[in-house]
Amino acid sequence: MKLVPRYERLQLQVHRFPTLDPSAIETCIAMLRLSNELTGAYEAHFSRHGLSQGRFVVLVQLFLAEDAGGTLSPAEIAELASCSRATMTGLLDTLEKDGLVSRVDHPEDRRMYSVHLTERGRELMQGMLPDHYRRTAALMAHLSQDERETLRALLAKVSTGVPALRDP
Amino acid sequence: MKLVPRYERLQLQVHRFPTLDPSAIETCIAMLRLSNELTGAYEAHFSRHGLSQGRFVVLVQLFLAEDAGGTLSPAEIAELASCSRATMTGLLDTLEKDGLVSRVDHPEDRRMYSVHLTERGRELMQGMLPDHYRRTAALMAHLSQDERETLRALLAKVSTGVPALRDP
DNA sequence: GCAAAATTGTTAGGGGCCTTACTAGATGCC
DNA sequence: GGCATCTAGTAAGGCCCCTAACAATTTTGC
Repeated sequence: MKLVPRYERLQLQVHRFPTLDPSAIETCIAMLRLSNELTGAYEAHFSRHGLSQGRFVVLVQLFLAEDAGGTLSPAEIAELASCSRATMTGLLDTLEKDGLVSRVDHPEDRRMYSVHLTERGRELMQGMLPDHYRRTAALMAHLSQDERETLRALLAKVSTGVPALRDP
Repeated sequence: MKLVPRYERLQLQVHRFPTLDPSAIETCIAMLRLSNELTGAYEAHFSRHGLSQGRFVVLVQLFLAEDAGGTLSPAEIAELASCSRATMTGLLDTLEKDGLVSRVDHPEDRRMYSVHLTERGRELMQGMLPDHYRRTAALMAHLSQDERETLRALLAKVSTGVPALRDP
């Protein structure tokens, strides 16, 4: 979603459309724009390791689950990654083909299996996570702890307006 | 990009990865999550009018240009919409097929043409924009003018960190 | 003038993610 | 036990956007 209109010209329409709230649009566009920049930057970073956003989230969730001594089913990963089970099948297919994860049959329920990091997948995560975390820290380096909290609070406030944007 | 990891489990890794900055990640995830909500809500809204984000941006830019008494080439729309010229070709193909825009040959330069709203396209915009603007106003209704300004300032501050996220 | 360079829009092919519809297996209700 | 129902994962197809290579045309530089 890179398609965000420029703001300048909107001023032309203020008199024609009484429902137009310039500061609302300006703020909304600022969020969408930043989110595009962010997504693009993360994508560039991930692609240097042969990953996409989706592939990374799968691997990092497996890495975290492993740390916690557990294992995950496709449906659980899909839930953790906020995507559909069908999308997860596709992600796991290519991750397995690339030798980063393996599918292990469930001993009792033959519909299910669990997903495991391979040694290669584990090494990829261990190798890239320090850099990944460092980059995210750098992204926020210009904001104090107070500013980060304020930002989160304001984002949460915007979030309460989303139903009004979506609903009727 | 709906794939954003849950935050809780990250706490497990703080001791293993010295570069991990929990409040940076938490704030970043909050932004990406909200942006997903926002994008999804806008998509739902647009699809009720037979549009997507991209299709809408094209039409609204043409509508604005018309208001300003001008006309746009595909390359100019692509620039305004922040997408590639190739993507614009595809968007214009389907918009033309749906009778919402028309292509008009450039009188002097035979490589180029300009894009115009059809009557039907213009009516679609006039019909949906009041609702569209009203929804965006509703999204931000819970934030005061001061809060909106603060939010934009903080987003701008985050934006200065993006190169550090992307670069080397 | 005229070949080289630059520019416009298009085509071809691919990646990522989605939704819908399906298959195989487990579970529950009589 | 047997049939309806639910669930897990998959397959197929679509949308949106990208890059790279291309044809047609204009501009530039000798």
